[in-house]
Amino acid sequence: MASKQSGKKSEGSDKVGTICRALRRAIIEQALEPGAKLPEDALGERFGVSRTIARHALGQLAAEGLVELRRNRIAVVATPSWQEARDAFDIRIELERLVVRQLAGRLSKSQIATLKAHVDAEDAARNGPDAVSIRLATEFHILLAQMTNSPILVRYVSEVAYRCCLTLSMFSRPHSSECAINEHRQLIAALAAGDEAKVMGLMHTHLDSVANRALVTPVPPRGRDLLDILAPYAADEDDEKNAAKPAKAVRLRAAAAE
Amino acid sequence: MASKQSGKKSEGSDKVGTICRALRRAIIEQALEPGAKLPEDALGERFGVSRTIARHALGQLAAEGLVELRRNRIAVVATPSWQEARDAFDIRIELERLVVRQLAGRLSKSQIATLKAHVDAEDAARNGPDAVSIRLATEFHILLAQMTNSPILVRYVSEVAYRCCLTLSMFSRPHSSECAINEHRQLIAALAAGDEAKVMGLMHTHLDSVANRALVTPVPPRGRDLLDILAPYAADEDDEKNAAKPAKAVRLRAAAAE
DNA sequence: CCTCAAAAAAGTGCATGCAATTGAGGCGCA
DNA sequence: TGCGCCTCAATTGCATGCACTTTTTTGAGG
Repeated sequence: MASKQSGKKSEGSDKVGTICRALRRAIIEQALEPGAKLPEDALGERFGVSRTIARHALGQLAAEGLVELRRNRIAVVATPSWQEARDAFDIRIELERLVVRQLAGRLSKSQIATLKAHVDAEDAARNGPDAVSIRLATEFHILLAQMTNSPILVRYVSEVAYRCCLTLSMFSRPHSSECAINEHRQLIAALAAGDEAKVMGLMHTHLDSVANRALVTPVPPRGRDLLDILAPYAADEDDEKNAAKPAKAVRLRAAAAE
Repeated sequence: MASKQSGKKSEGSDKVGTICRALRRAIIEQALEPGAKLPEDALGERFGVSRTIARHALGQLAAEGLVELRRNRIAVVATPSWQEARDAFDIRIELERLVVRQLAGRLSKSQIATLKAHVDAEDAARNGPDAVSIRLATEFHILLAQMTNSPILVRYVSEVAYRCCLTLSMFSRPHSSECAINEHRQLIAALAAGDEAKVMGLMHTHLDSVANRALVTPVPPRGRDLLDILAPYAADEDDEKNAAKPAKAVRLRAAAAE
């Protein structure tokens, strides 16, 4: 143990944040499914930290609603009910309407370019794995929130967007997000035009249709091994890089149905 | 060392939650002001736990935005900027409009009675300490959120309401919430009448005016000793008792506990 | 009396150890 | 076969210890 590979003493570590980011990503890419167990030991080992840190990270994720903590029991990825999923989308709609209301007609050229580039990336990833499409679509919304320059709004939108992502794992099937890409483009156009009412309506429609497409019927769990699942996430790549081909080397490992 | 006298082995402890609740309350009652230092040691000592637990609690509160965590530095009560405060209120307005939209015309008789009782309690506390009035006013809104039976909505409304409370500490002076009590009564009436549009408008106006009254100009800090401040909160009274007499109304049981 | 550096104190960051709880298998018994 | 009880491995709950960082205090020199 204690394999401190960094060598440096004062690394700007934030180990807890690293683990949180990794797990969040694993969850929104559906590598970790709702109900998946998250033992402190395994997490600590995977990320090279002690249980104390893993535990703290789980606490944070629980505060965000991505993880369920049961006393004296192994933590699991949250398993929202259908109703909770619907509630999350309702909240998300209001929050994101607020975002675009603040943004309409106030975006700089470079911001609009950034948004367009992101949607192009979504487009490019359309034929790749679903996991990436889903993540990119979510990140588009977070990107919008960030442009409001309101840290609070960013936090709430991110959080609720992640939760909505999670519900996709539970209730959605194959996933068909092509249309969503077009809606994103329309959104950008309306934002650039500064049509506040229209952009709010578009966002409402967009999210509502995503919710309606998403919340259909439960999906059976796959059941894989935690350590394998987490392998590609342990590196803490904050940007893309391996993002375009994130999950593939993962063996299916016939974990007994839980 | 090992002064664990607990005697009972399986106390349903949730020590972290206890500390969080106590600190939240101390913050919203303005006993702990923005910028107040929260050393892990002192917290642990005050609540009879180790630093590990105190630290974890601080992490949770930081996730809620009530506490600021700086690496290698003592944690402090959050000090939102004026703009952040305004943003928080904007978000709160949207969330609470969502609450009353769901509630309009759907409240049972007993729920309405509960709400009325709470407002009566607010009225009774009008001449008491400001701290209590503020807390009760905030709890009224949380009570409403709880009646939606949407855990997610409850969480977000609570969180943002606490944050708004915090901004009162920073930017508000003496506090004049009498009018707010009337607005609460109007809200109840409109909810009972089931007038969705009216109740949403009322909530908007109410919160907006609270925000405008609150966000005026900074207030100088008082500066007292942490241990003294926390003394009355260490007991973890989740409901009334030592709080002036906050109301027997706060007794709401959300739906199924699972 | 002020300035600044070095030492001491205070405080956080994190791993580790031990007690307590839970869940799973194994065994007896009907 | 099926059911309840018991034991034990797995795992969490939490305190403590040590290393490192920041803040405060001290004290010598100007």
